[in-house]
Amino acid sequence: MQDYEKIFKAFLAGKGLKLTMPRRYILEEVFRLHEHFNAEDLYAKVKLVTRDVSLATVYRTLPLLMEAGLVQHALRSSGRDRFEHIYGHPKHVHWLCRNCGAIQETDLQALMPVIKKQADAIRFKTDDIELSIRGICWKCALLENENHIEKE
Amino acid sequence: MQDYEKIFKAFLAGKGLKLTMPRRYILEEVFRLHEHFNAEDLYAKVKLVTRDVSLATVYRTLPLLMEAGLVQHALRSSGRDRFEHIYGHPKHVHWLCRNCGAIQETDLQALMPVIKKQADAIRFKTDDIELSIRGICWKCALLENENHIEKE
DNA sequence: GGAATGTTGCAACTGATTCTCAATACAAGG
DNA sequence: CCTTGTATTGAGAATCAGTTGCAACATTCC
Repeated sequence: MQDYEKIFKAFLAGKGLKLTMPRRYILEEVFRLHEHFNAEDLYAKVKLVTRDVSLATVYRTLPLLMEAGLVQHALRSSGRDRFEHIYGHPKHVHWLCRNCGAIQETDLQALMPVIKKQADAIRFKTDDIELSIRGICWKCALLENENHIEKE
Repeated sequence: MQDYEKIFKAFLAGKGLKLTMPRRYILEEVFRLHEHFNAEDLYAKVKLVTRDVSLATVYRTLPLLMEAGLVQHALRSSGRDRFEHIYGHPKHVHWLCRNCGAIQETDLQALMPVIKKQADAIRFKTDDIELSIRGICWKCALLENENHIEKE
């Protein structure tokens, strides 16, 4: 059994809940996906493997996975909540280009000491960190510049 | 005229749009509010001052204010987009307690050097930074502990 | 004045997420 | 292998934040 299964199972057990087949299918798929996904993406993927999972169950399982620390919110996009698995991954910063929509990631570790310090200062018990930065990626910046020059 | 009015007016003019009365009421209220707010909050506040603004107009004006750099997204809460005005304010970190919902803020400045360095590394032109941290505030942590002790 | 263009309130709509509910599964204790 | 209590599920209905179409206005520029 994968580590993340053990963790999820233990987490559920702690709340008197069980690791059922639908939950297991969802969990597996979450860790097979290596990009951000929304509930519908995840549902579609799971559907390829089995019919024994409904969209409602996906929506019900996602919060459990987050509470278990296996999944975190990623940047919301086009009106949909997005997620990503985090177990075994260092947390990261998301850079969202508001022109082309591309998302890049960088490491959050470098920021952790300062964040830790602030958390201590206000005595906050951190679960989940989400650092999202919106702006323009270099490709789009380049294009914008070209167009600008053309116009003049 | 306030600085932010000038900015908004200039921004609108640049797009062939005008600073109309409804937009002006909304703008004023945004800068009178010193907490996070969602569209409905803002609408309710504006309603206290005038009847000449509809909720639809609030929803239509908010994206303009963001594009003008006067307002930014804050942490989404209970299914609603939240905002805050930012003109003249240093950006900050949001600490959201997932038990009591309280939001605290700390200064983002301390983190800027590292963020700036990463931005340079991927040649990203930053507009908007949103650092949201979910967890448990010290008050709730205290309560949780007490309950735990009682149970045992 | 009158055309052209931007703006607004209202109400209808959209679409993601949540909820309801009746049917199932499953464990524990006979 | 019944019985009972509790957790779980799929399907579809309900909800509700946010968006949009539209007819009526407002402004500006001939």
